[in-house]
Amino acid sequence: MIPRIPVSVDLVVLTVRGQELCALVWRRDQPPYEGRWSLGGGFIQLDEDLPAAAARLLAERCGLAGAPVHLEQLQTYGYPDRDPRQRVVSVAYLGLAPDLPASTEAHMSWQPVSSLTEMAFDHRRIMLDGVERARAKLEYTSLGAAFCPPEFTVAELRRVYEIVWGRPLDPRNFHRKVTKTDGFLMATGRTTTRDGGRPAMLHRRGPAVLLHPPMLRI
Amino acid sequence: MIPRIPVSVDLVVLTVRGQELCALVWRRDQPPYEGRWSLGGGFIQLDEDLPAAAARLLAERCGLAGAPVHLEQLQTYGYPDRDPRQRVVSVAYLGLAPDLPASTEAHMSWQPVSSLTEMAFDHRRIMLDGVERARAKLEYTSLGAAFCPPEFTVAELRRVYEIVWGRPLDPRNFHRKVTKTDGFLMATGRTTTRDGGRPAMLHRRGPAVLLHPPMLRI
DNA sequence: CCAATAGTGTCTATCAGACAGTATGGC
DNA sequence: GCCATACTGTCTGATAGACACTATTGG
Repeated sequence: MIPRIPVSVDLVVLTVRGQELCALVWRRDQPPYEGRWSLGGGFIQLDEDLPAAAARLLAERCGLAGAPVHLEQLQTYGYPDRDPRQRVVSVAYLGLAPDLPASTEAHMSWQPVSSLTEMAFDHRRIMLDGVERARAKLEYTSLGAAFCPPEFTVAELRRVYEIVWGRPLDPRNFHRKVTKTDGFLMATGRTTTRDGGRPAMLHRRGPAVLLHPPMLRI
Repeated sequence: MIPRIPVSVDLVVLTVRGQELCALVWRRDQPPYEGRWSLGGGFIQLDEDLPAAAARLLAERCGLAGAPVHLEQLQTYGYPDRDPRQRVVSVAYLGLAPDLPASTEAHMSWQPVSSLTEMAFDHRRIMLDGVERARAKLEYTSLGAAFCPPEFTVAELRRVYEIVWGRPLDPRNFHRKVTKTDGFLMATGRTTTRDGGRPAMLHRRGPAVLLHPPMLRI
């Protein structure tokens, strides 16, 4: 007899807000783990693909319908007692989002990753796996721009890297790397003074996905 | 109502045999896809962790009990009609094995990856994802040694890289890279002449897992 | 001695890291 | 003019790629 198991999708949605890497989390109002933060998620439907379920839950549960969120599968978690009520296999998805307007949902909020030391279920482990994936992907892809608004400056992109990696980067070397990597950035021709000082050139994400050679954290 | 779905584990077990990268596959003897090659796998039990299921199926279905196979989770595949009989969510695991003695199972064999153009279900896609993961991991980890016997020479390790990446590598530069990367190789002090010519030093896998900086394919 | 393979050394181009100076806006 | 930030250029050390020679076995 083939065991049938509820399959859920859990979402690790990250963004850079202020000077912190933040995750989108829910405050649980029921046992188990009442009062703790949890990841957004839900069960997949019988006729639903996994990426479709992730996109649906991002819209329904996280209120991010239509938002420009990069979504990719993270990992699947399935040890038997991870949910005390019943066995659940969870396919975690990682979402990288620009700094979106705060949600209206009362139980939902962006919390700094560093403050999420106690979470429901194994969600802290899942979240940390997502953070590590994001940190690694910034090394060899142009995915850092997923944390930026549609048009952004090189300095804004650099601050994303600095916050995700937790260490300062040399502005000159960073500028050289991202502007000389073909297809990373597309100049719009416009400038902005929103950060003060000399106007900075605005860029969009270029077509490049992979960085050769990579930009290493250390 | 929460849908319950059968969850399976599919195994992409790779090895380097002769001059080819090979995968461990089964010839299906029943519809659907009768006569086609498929990956080994099976359904997870209700009280079983995912890595435990992968290890059990590697032993039961692939006859590799106790074999020194590196196992890691690959990805989860779940679109609704991937199995025409019923919906199944499959957690794929990637296994990297040294060149083991051929199995006694009639329906099971090592087949060159390049020859597996038609497979059952979406197994070709899963296998190709595993191959790409293996190729990428050789760049920034010391995992190439998982394809080698417990004691191996630098030239044997280089041939693994050449076959997995499908391109020749400069023996001198490769030798410099792997011997100067701290913790990649541990000299045993013994030598072998199994490849002919001057005796080659035998090494074991060292404690290093990550390569900094990585060894790039191009 | 010869064949076959192992191991080592050098040169060079490229790139990352460290670092200082100029440019351009708002006030 | 002053301040804040953007942008550019140089030097240097590390590393990968290209390449030729010596070393050690079996036959």
